[in-house]
Amino acid sequence: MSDKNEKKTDCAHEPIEEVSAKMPAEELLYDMADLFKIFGDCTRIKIICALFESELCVNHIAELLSMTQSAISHQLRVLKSARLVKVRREGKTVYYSLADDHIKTIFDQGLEHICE
Amino acid sequence: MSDKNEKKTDCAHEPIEEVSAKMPAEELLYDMADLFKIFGDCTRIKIICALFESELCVNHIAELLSMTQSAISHQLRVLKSARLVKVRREGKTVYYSLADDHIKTIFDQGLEHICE
DNA sequence: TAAACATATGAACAACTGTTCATATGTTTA
DNA sequence: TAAACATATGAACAGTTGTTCATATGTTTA
Repeated sequence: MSDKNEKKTDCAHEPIEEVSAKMPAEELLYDMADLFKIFGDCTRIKIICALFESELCVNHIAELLSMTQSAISHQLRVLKSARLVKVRREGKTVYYSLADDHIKTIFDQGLEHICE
Repeated sequence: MSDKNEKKTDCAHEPIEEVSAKMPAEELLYDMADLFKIFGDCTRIKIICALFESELCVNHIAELLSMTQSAISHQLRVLKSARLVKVRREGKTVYYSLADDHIKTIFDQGLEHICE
């Protein structure tokens, strides 16, 4: 018999064509990776974690994490461009807070996975 | 008055000492970042996503993602060392599958956040 | 045992990332 | 308006990361 869809290796699992058909769109998976990439840095995780408690201004986040104002500002920009934080200006100071509740859920899920 | 705990900037938010007290341990946050770092790569996300459907062998994952066997093997090692996948050998072929259900939950939360 | 097959791995390299430093922008106060 | 304060930003640099290439390890079959 000449099966054109024959696999190189003979594995006992579901045909890869079927798996392939069930995969989300390539672009969506890219966006997923990009989202998790944001959470994949300790400084940003700390910032997010701090913002769970309270809206904060840049200087205080820097003070809290014992880091440079510049470093924090750069990271806040990353978080902002990913729509994870929102900004509110009041005179000289700029207040940052979390954009929505999904962030907390994702954080908590990660936490649960770690603590097992 | 000489308030030793005075803040450099006078913001209207919760004192940073209180925020600081509520933060999880430094090490835990590092582990969190490390976990999300794994999800923060498109190749690994795709592998994880494929394994949602079925246990798979290395060659087929490579075929599915149109990538080198070597590249996939390297990434599987990363996933394995983070205990996200488990291994089962059967003769020549090695089958990979997801280690637990938390992975699916984290993935789905990310998906939800994206689709909004 | 030799050949074929399936996977793993080390070295190398390019691309990406996070911090620092210097400085710019924007706001308030004296 | 000048000075002080709060934040943002560009360039540079070191450290990290993902892929490739060549090759090694491990398993089965002829």
